[in-house]
Amino acid sequence: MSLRLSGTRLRQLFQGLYRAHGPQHWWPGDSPFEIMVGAILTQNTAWTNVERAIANLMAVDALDAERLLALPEAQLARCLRPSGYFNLKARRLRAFCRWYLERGGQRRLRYWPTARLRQALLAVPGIGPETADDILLYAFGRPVFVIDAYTRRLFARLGWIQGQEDYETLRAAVERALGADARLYNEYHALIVRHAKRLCRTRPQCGDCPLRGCRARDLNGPRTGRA
DNA sequence: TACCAGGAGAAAA
DNA sequence: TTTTCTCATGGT
Repeated sequence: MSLRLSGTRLRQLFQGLYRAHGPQHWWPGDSPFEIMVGAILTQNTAWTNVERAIANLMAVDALDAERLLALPEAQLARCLRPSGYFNLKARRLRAFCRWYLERGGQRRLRYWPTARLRQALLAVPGIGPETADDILLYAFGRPVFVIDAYTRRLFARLGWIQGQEDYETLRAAVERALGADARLYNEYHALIVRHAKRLCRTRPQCGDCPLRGCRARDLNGPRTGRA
């Protein structure tokens, strides 16, 4: 089945989500570095657990690349415990901080072209395509559309994709259909997550789902493909 | 008790 | 190349 991701369909969906949920003001975080940390910590983890881990980092004044890297790995892991996979995420965060500092942090990286920055992020151990795109979009303001599990399920339920397509195929198709628009991508991804987490959990029957044919209650069902 | 959450990477088939 | 397994806490 070919992809049915036209600009018209995608924009209609966005408008429906925006009418239902309003502006989301994403990403939750006070600085680009906090956004990057959150993007790594939220891998396969509920955001409420990530918030606890970030609060622990704040409590030891480690929400900064140099100070975070200065923490012993065992102490860092203890801070990250609420977010799950804490040993793994401690290693990933440290690897990311080393990469970030070696390249001059936000001060220098902000001038890197998007393609180069994306390729470099993907070379950091523990940063896959979704995490890299979260960072590019929300910490660097680059026009990169994030394909997460919710997005994949929603598009599959709408019959626009099968759900098994690889990440790059979907990202390229959405970006081609919508055109490069970081503000739109920012709000779009946030609205999809909001829709899946709030509407579908609090109203499992989804009787008033604003999206025609969405069957959004299924958004929290089994995964339809690799995220 | 069992399942799931804003993934990624290594190991096995 | 594709599929399966591992990492782990907290909420429902």
